[in-house]
Amino acid sequence: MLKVDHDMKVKFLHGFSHKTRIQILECIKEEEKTVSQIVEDIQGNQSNISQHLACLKGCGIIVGRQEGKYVYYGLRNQQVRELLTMFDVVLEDVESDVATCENHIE
Amino acid sequence: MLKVDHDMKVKFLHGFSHKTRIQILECIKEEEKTVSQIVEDIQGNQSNISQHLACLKGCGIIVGRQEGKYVYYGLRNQQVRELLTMFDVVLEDVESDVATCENHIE
DNA sequence: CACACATATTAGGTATTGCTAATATGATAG
DNA sequence: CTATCATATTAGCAATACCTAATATGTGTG
Repeated sequence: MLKVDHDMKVKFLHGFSHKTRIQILECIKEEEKTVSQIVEDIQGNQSNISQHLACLKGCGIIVGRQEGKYVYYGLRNQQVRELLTMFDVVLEDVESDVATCENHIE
Repeated sequence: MLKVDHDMKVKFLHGFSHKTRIQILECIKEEEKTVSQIVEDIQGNQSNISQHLACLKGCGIIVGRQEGKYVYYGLRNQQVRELLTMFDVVLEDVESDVATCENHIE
């Protein structure tokens, strides 16, 4: 069994738990993009996207790299890319069932 | 590219985004358990755990099965188990960096 | 059927998260 | 060094998620 800090795990996974963040990840899955490209691609507002990017970065999911006046964001590494792919694979299977159920925790 | 419903994906991933839910998943990763076993294992309160179980079930991550007066919860399938394992693998790598960063979205 | 035990649900308050709008920082070009 | 463009940060409000305590449902047993 691997030793992974529990709080860190929670923090990491928290990164995947919001619609906008998933959109961002899908959007930069194949190639890094600048903030403004992302904003345009997913039709978001700059401040909001910037906050979510900070969140994703803080969670260790993406990395940013400044180039001139642009900042390029991309997935942290190949493993994260594989994880995103795996989400889709697992979901293929789960899909039919989840559709029918409405409850979040409340 | 796989076709996965976006909202469903968000919903599914939401399941992994809370400390207690991660604990539950770790707790039932290898073998299914009853609610009361889970409550005891992670030192939670019955109502709260029950709500998180409903959430995980609604997200398609776990399944429940009634047996007599007990309900056994276990991971939905082997793929979900692999996903959990993969979290740990990816985290091994990310770990050093995330530790230093504090920001959630706020 | 009444009781005990396991689990689920509800209600309501509290805390967290996320949004928008405004402003600040930081980089390049002229 | 000023103006402009890209991005980040902040503040305050709105929405959502979460927790606890109470109650309900459901299942087996005497």
